[in-house]
Amino acid sequence: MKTELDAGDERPTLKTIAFLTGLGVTTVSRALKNGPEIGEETKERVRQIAKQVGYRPNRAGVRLRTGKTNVISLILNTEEGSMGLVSEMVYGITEVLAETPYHLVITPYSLSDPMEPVRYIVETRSADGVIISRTEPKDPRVSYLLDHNLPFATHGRTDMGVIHPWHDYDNESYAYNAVKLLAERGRRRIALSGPPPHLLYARHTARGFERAMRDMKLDIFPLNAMNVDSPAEAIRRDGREIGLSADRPDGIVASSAMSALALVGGLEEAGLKIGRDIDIVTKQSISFIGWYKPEILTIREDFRTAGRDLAKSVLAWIDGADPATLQHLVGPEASI
Amino acid sequence: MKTELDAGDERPTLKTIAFLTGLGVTTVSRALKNGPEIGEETKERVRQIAKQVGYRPNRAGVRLRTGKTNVISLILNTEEGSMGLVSEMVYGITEVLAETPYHLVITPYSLSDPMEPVRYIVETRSADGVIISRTEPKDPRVSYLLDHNLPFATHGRTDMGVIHPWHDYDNESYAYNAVKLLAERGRRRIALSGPPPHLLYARHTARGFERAMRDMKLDIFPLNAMNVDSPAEAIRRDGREIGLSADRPDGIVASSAMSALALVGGLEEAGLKIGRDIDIVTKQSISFIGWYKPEILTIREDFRTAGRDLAKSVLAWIDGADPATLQHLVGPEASI
DNA sequence: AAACGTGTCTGTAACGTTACAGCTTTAGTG
DNA sequence: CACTAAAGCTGTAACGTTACAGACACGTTT
Repeated sequence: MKTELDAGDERPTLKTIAFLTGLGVTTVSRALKNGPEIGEETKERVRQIAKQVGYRPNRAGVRLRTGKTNVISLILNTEEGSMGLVSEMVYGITEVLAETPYHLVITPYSLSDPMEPVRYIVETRSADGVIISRTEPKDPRVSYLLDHNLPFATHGRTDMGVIHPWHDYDNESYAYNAVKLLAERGRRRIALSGPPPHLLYARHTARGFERAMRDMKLDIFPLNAMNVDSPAEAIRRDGREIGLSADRPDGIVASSAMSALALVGGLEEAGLKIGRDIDIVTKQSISFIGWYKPEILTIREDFRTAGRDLAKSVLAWIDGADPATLQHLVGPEASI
Repeated sequence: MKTELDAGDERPTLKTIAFLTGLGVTTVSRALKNGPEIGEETKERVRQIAKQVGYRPNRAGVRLRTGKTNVISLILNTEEGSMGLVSEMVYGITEVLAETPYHLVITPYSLSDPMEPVRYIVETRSADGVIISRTEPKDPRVSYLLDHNLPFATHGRTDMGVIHPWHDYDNESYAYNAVKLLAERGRRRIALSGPPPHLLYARHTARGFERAMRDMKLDIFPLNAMNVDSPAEAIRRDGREIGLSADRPDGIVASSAMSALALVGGLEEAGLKIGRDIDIVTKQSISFIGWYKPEILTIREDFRTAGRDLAKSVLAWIDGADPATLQHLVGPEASI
């Protein structure tokens, strides 16, 4: 035998509050939504009781009725690399969502079908917004989501002439500052070990690198084909070769902590001493290089801020903000 | 004007299929669940049509009606450390969930209130199962979840005389093998830089370490108070001191890649050469040490397998399996 | 005095699903 | 031939929420 008052184990619903206040269920609903057609005094009373019984709206009920899922989906590539990217970004996102009714759902995909998760989310309407990482210059997921009116934000920019929220690390500025750091240490023959060339930020990095080299009148030391996505063994081998060759750079700008470590591994194997014979600059998200090998110069890239930023942008878009205002380029200076 | 046939943009529901087959909604529901009271031929027909129209059950509908959320929640500490733990574990979990209707929701917490997320999940019944990391020997979350009959699995064991699914890396075996590795290289004075002593696996590690030292008749070199959770700078400083002192170990077993790197940093600063003057063994989850500094000896700890395992265990418990059968101790040998 | 607002509140229906209690139809039994 | 059992199917109600179309009381206007 179960009465309305028998709070017991049952979770309170609108009905519970309606019974407790003597009001109708509709009134309670409107009151908690602060609707204009409810008297101020009544609203206060309802809020009090709701608080007392620990009322929490039933997500399934809301979702079924309104279609609002209160879910943000983070789409992750399971082959993803950058050390700490996933954890830091996830933490950044949850930090923002914590103060909202939103939950974070992780939707993975393999490189074999990058469209699968977005299609799933759109077809089953299982999220109100989406965060995409590893953005491609022409990213089919972006057009698809735009076509289907699902708010999203990308980590990294696109190059397809469409407007959408994004957050990007200012790699041009990073490369520029990295070169400056090396120049300040008297380095003059500098090489760039950049990102995979098909990604847009490779272009940004190269631009910053080249501009700095011109500004400071240094010599670009060309590195063939090596990039940050190469297998670590290959990078290490490259480092070794560079170290052994007579004609070599005295400074290297790397685009990821992993590749920098592999490079350093190779260079040291060849007998070079970092900081004396050659200097290396790299980005890092979680600071571990500093207390391990302080000779490696680092500039910070903050993935947690990226996560926070992306989450805020998606939420803002969902709430009707203009996507054009939700684009953030964050430089190293902002997150040191 | 909207007819049932007007598939258009509308998502198909049971009603759609009912209309298309001429059956009742209930029948369709039962048919798709392969209920015994429906004729084989009808079931087949329903399945066909369902497939054709791309029917996917509405999660909110199911959840509202049955209470089943089809959600597994991963509870993460936002101050979490171990490099790659989060991403690898998340990938492992999603890999298993991908073949099920379950979604993965990330629920974060800060150390200031570890109970908050479990309480939230239980009170709002927002997940069918929970995965806990950073398990404490006496973990209040474990008792709470047991009390409230919510299936879960822990990463790491507990020591509270209760039965529940867990997955643990066999740190005893790790430490034993690590010592063996050092002994094979002729090292005789070996130190342990273990986990924070209040965690259970510190005990396991110590046990394996000590057993190996006895078995191989080696000298334990005591290290004061240093552990893996110390700030990296402190570990580095310790490494440096060890390196400078005349009376020092010739081998160290470390319990995390981070601490090993910091140690090596300090040792090298003191002028020691790894592999010649001293050997270090560490666990690593994502193999980056190997191609960076192969002189550091590594034994693999596979967080992706841990994730897979934990996910499978929670699902099994949800499906009524006996929790006592869902406890897995995974040794290094299993995941090399 | 009738009509009209206006400020509060209410009931009904619907979102998609499934448990449950029926309802036919057909075959089998005595 | 009546009676029962089984097989196969159906309708109703409910999960918790909110949009919508009222309803009622009161004061104000015409």
